This record gives sequence, C-alpha cells and structure tokens, in this order.
Amino acid sequence: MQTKQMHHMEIPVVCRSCEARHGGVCSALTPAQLSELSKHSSRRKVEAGNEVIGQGESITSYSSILNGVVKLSKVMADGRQQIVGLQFAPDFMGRPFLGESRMSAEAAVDTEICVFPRRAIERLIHDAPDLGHLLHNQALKELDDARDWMLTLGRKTAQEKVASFLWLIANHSDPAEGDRSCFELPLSRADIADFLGLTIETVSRQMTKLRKDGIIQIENNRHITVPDLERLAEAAGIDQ
Amino acid sequence: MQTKQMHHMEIPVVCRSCEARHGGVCSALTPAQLSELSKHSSRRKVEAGNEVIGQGESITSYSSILNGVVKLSKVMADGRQQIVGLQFAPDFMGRPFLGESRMSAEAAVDTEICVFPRRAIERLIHDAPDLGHLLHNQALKELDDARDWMLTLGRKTAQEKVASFLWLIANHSDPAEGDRSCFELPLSRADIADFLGLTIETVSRQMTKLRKDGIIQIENNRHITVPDLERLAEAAGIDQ
DNA sequence: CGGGTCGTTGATACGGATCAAGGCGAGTGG
DNA sequence: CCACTCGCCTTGATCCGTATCAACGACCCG
Repeated sequence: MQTKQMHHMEIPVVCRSCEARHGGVCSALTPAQLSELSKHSSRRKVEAGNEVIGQGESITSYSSILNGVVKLSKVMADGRQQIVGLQFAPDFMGRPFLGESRMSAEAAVDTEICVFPRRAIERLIHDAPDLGHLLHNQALKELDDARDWMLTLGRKTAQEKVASFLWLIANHSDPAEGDRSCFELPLSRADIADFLGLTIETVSRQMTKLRKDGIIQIENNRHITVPDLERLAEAAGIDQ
Repeated sequence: MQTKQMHHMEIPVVCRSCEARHGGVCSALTPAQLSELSKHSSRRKVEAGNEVIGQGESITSYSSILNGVVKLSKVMADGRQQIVGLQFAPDFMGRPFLGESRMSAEAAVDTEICVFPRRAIERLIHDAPDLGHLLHNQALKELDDARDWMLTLGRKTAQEKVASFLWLIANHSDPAEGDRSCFELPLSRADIADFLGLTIETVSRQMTKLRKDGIIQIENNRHITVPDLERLAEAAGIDQ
C-alpha cells in the first residue's frame, strides 16, 4: 500500500523527460501537485507563424514553452505592429489575474508548449507559494527586459538597435556547442523590424553594415556568427 | 489584558492617516504586521529633482509613494537617457530579489515616501501571502504599462507620442474636482522628451500643434485642459 | 519554367534632430 | 523700481537618419 502511495507521489511519466522540468513552472510543484496538474494539461505543437492567443481574446489557459520561441506583439488599429517581448523555454506564458489578453502570442519558429487550464494554475498559485514566487520573479525579469528594451527603442540608433537584437539572441540561444558566438535567428527580417521599431529595409541595411564592418558573419540569412562578442556589445551601445 | 492585547493589534498611529493605507503595500498586512513594520519604517520628503536611488546602487530599502510622482530612468554611458516608467501613489518602489538597482528613481515633483528596510519587506513577502500577491500584481501591471509604452516608443509618431503622454497623465492624475480633463503635468519638457524618446524641441512643437488644433489648452506650461478626451485618445492613436 | 516569399540594394522623401535665437517669468541685487 | 541673470520653453532654419518607393536577386515549390 505504501509503495502504491509512494507511486502516486512520483513524477508523472509524461513529465519525466520534459524539457521544462527544471527552471519551468513545474519545478515549483510537489510531485503530488505536478501529478494533479499533468492530468489536465496537454502538450501541443505550434508551427512557426501560428497564434497561441490573439490580442483581445479571453484567456482560458496558460502554458509553458518546452522548446522554440514565441513572440508577443501588439498591433494598432491601422496595422502598425510592435513586438514587445520574446519568450524562450522554459518561460511561462499568459497573464495571470486578467480576463483577456492585451497582445497576441505567436510562434516565431516551430514551438512546443504545455497547456494548462486556467483554473488549475490559479488554484495552484494560491496553494503553492513557490509557484507564486516563481511567477512573480519571472514577471520581474520580464519587466526588467521590457525596460531595457524601452531604452533601445527610444534612444538607440538603427545600428545600435540591430546590434542589440543580435546581442539579445546570442545571450538567449542555448550554447549548443558551448559557443555563444554562433546562432540561428528565430525571427525574419520583418519580425526583427517589428521588434526594433524599424522597417525591413533599414534592418537589412544595418545587418549588411555590421557584416562589412566585420562584426558579424551571415550565412543563409538566418545563421549568424559573431567573432568578437565584445565588439558586438560595443556596437549595441551596451556599457560594461 | 485583552484590551491591551487588542490595542497591540490596532493600526499604528503613524499609519492611521496615511495616504497609502488603501491600495498600497500596507493594505495587505495584518494590524500586527503593520505595527511591526511601522517600527522600522520612516516617512521621508523628497524634493523635485532629488534621487531616491541611483542606477547601479545597491538596494538597501524599499518604499511606497505617499504622494507625488517618481520617474524611473536609465542612462547610457554617453548620457542618452530614457524614462522607463512613472510611479504614483500608492505604488511600491523597488526591485525585490535583486541586489542592485538597474535604473535610477528620481522625484519628478515634491514627493513623500515611506521607507522600509529591505530585510523587513523580504521577510514579510514570505510571511504574508497577500503582500506577495499584491506585489506580483503590481509587477504585472507595470509590465503591461511598459509594453504599451514600447508600442508608443517604437511605432508612434511624435504627435501621437505627445498625445499618448497627455492621455497617460490625464488618467493618472487624481480627478481633483472629479474632472479628468484638467490637470498639472508632473514632468518638464525635458523629462517628457526623455519619456517619449524625442527632443525638447519636438515635444514643444507638438504641444503647440495640439493646442492650435484645439485638442488641448495650455496655461503656465504645466497646466493642461482637455476639452474632449475622446479627441485626445484619437490623436494618441489609441483604439477604443 | 513561372510564381511566390524573403531579403538586398538604390533613389528619393520626409519627420524629427540639431543648431541657433529669442521670449517669458522668477529671483537677485543695485 | 529697474537691470540683470538664469532656467525653462518656444520658434525658426537647416541637416541627417530612417522611411518610403521601386527594382532586383536568391531560393523554394509547383
């Protein structure tokens, strides 16, 4: 009996090999809570370009990113668009304590997420202080990032903006071969423009300029190599 | 004895007439917690232009705003500056769970704050779930605001930016005579420029244009009247 | 081969920055 | 009381960085 009981308290099978077990929402739960949550949650693939939730839609579920990249964006009535954040694994997605989404979330590349029903998460926030604390901390980090980006949007030149973007991606792409200096861009030129408050053409020109200045190398439009991260930071106007 | 005990559980004298009792941090505490916290906290006046904390300084205390306005700003190595947020009463100020401040906080107008030692707050966050929840919620609201502002910084014209700023102030100044349409600007033209990612001259020109278009009236540079808030929202590119 | 998407490059336009001058109110000292 | 200065704001002239418009190249897929 006791072994049976113990069994109930172990990590659910579906969660054992989950990429988000460490650092993600689920790392803040007890085995029992995780087991309960896993019963109501489901894994979902989202292809690049597909929406997870749209601006103004009501929030019926939350999720966490298992792998991939999701872009958060706002659009104005006349179509002008601004990407206001990028989310990577194992980020939690969704706005707790709010009825409807104030922005859209769209997969930037093929992405997998784990979807939780709204009720389950909101109950857990109250029952599991660690979860509340983890989400609070993530919100604070996102706030820091958003404010850093405000400086980029408001005061940096096009050149510095593009370099800042590359710097951000360099620091968020998991160092596959332990190498920060070589990575794949998760965004198209159009997305980068929407993230930086620029046009496609300006982004393209600045990328070319960074390449000609020897600060980056470009292969296949998406694959970037940075010989000297220090020089990139300098070009981004980042003070160290 | 029991009355004595009860007495200990009442609202501390210094807090009774406090402007931040409702809605602020202290509203999430029990009388006992409030009593304990009040022993270590102190009221402080900060004159317009004075710093509460500087970028890069270590965080030794938190505070809440009793009245006034505080601007949060970031500066680059070469002096370029961006205001990344405004805080009003009864907002909580400070970045929990972080050793040093990533921006400076400076009183925009004469301001009064209540200062709490760092330790006391961090202990309370763990002991009082309501406080954690309140701070989490404020962080989420600030994140929403920051992201709204990213759209303003990245995609709006100078005209729309200035109108957006006036709209923000109109919606945050307490309706003294129950009138949203008449208010005092808490920021100088230079501050407004730093908030909008513009220059002083451009801010001034756009203010003049809004005045000539009849969307606002200006008295003494700081006092603004908005005959029709709807028209202001339109000029700000805000979709309703 | 044709059509589509995505990115680059060039020519030109324009919005906001920059540079420069001056106005206005408050405080100061004669 | 006036002259003076100082901070803050406005206005004008000009410049420059990025947007806009347009053409074209690279690649993919049918």
